[in-house]
Amino acid sequence: MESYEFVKDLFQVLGNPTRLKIFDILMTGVHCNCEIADMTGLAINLISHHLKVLQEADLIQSVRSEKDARWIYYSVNEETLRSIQTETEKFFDNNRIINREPVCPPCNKKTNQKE
Amino acid sequence: MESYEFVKDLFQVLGNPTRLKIFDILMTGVHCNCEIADMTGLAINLISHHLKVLQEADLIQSVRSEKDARWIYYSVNEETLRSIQTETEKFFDNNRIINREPVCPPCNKKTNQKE
DNA sequence: TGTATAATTCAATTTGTATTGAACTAATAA
DNA sequence: TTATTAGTTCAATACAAATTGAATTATACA
Repeated sequence: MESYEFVKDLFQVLGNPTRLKIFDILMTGVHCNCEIADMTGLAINLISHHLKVLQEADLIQSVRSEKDARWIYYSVNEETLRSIQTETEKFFDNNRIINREPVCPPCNKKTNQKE
Repeated sequence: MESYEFVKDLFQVLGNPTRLKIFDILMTGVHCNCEIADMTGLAINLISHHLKVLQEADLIQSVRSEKDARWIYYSVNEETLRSIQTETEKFFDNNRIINREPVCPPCNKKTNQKE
């Protein structure tokens, strides 16, 4: 099950509440650095740091504003969003759960002796 | 958006690769502590610790074996699994993304001056 | 009873990473 | 050409949580 690798990277990045909050804000549409600062009360350099981590994980993207190139607009990567949907669905699919009896190497000997 | 809270707790627990690996094993069916140890090569007490965290988050459950009550069987909580499916779907729903222009409090003044 | 096994709990240590503060870069505007 | 604003980068610190090892609990078996 290779969806484990995808989900592992995803959860590691979004497992941080601050980063998830920022991503949650971007899920509602394009925002700039200072908007996020205003909404969260976080230090601007801390936001920069987390945005970088999100961007390196391909979860978001950035463009400089046409109005004023000092401003940078951030938005979620919709292609990645589709992958998230399909991969998490695969990973948490309840059809993966099969009916079985635990057979651990050491315990197994004991069990067999019993029979 | 209250799915944020659900997803936050979920990702915080499964954001740890070791814990996610254990959960991934349980997604394939019931396993006992020593089976997980055999499959992962992790210390038995470390597995115990992570299983406890997973259980406290209602992600898994445990029962003592009827064959030998020293053995404890672990399995994923299928009710929680359904919640995970619906809440993550909500959270990552691309319909949440609305078309907007960033309007940060400080930048906004500048923008208005320009017009 | 006393010993072996399965698993947990506790305390100590290590490690990874979030956060903070200061310095730096890029673009605009007086 | 200097000052201002927006944002990033870097180094240092703080903190939370993972890991390790030793002690403890619970059950089984001889």
